[in-house]
Amino acid sequence: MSHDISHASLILDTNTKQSADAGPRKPGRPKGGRSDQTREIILDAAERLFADRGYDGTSIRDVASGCGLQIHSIGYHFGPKESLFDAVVGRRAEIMTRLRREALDASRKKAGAQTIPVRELIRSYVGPFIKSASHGDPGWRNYAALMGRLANSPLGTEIIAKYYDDTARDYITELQRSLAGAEPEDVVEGFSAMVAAMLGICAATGRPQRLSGRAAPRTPEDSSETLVRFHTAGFLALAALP
Amino acid sequence: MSHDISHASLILDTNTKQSADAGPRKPGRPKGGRSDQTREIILDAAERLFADRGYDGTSIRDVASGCGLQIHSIGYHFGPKESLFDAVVGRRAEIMTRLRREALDASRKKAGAQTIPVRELIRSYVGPFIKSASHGDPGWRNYAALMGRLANSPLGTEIIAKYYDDTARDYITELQRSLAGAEPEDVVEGFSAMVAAMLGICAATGRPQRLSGRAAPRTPEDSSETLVRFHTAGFLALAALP
DNA sequence: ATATTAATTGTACGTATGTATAAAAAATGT
DNA sequence: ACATTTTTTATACATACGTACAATTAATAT
Repeated sequence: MSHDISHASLILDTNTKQSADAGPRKPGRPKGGRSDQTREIILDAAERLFADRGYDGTSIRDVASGCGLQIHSIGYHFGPKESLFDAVVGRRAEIMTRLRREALDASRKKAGAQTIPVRELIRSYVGPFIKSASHGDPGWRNYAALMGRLANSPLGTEIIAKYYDDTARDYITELQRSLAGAEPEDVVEGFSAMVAAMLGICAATGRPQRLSGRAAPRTPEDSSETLVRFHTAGFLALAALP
Repeated sequence: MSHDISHASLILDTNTKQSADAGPRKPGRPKGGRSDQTREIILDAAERLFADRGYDGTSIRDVASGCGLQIHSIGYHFGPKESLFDAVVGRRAEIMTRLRREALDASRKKAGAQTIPVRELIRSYVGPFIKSASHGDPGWRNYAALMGRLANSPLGTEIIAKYYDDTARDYITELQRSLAGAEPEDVVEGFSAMVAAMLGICAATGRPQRLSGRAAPRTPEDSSETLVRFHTAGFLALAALP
């Protein structure tokens, strides 16, 4: 129940969050405009718990005790549970979307009148996600696991549509352009397969490790190039005549 | 809450399950050794609900009212909630595993001293699942959706390991044999990607339809050949020298 | 100084949950 | 015919849930 809140105590001082060395927090308005930081800490705890236990498996009480706050503080900052969930997903979704759009724009500029190489499209979609999920920050790791968990659930599909479908459609359009010989619907199929694989890797369930009998797990980063190679070939096969 | 129980009333008569035309059921031992059929009906309802709402989102009361039984009947037949869940997953897992092992054995026999074609291995692993998920029976459809939902969750990983890892390892071994040039770990990666895509298709979230702007959803069966082509090329690319 | 606002604690409420116990009734065995 | 077993209904319990309300304290504004 009470996981590490060390990063919280590193950022905030006595009267804002429960730190290891200070006593229990007292009520009252904390120094400075700390509301934003408190919100971030709540989101971090919720993100971790939603990833570990799922939406229905996580209670608001879990979130509160997970970041050393009282129950009502969560509702005070985020309203009902679904809004908190939306905020968790949306926070990093906007960052991820920005990274992808920047990469896509750069590729478009570089390609000019030509089509963008398929491998480059795959890399620029999958790369930012896998890099974020494997580069230190436990927040991003939890987020990636959460997205994997959400992928095939109704609630997840709904919120993924809200935050990710627009950019996905842009990538699909570009893939269809680069794969002129392929059926457009097959390209969508391939894109879905690619996303599913990406999420499966970042969910870090340990299954690949178990299936291969390896001692240590492969990091998502190690898997990245294999994934790109695998899916590039898959897409190109869709364009080739059957 | 109260979904269709039509298939239940078709199979059983008055005093066994609540049918549309009969009054509320009375306590007492029903005619014939109906326990097995009651168990099946409970599993069907639980399967549908677990698929729709997830493990934590489904209560035992939901399952009971979903098949017209009292709460305690569920516990009577299956014990605690986790055991019910295990029974739901295990029931069709054993069927699926048998289908795959038969297909693999046939391929081995046919190949003799040769290696089995990659395409054939993919078809024989993915085919039975996709066929079951798209061939009429709503039970199998719910099951497939449930497996997709489970894929990246801790509880799901655990139970999938229990019922599916052994056969998965056999397929991976065979794939590694057929892809002599590939890194064994890359083959595991490709296998994981393939399974993720298979589950994503059968979860039927509607996302591919939304991303392509199609009016009607593609059935899993339609997607099957595309999936096989896509992943066959992916695997072969892992064997080719970089 | 004083009033106002922001952010928190503490408590409470109605409902839902998993599980257990008791009772009842129909089928089966002798 | 009667006792036993099986399967169900009915009820109960302790706990956990999401949300709401009231009280409290600190920072800010006037």
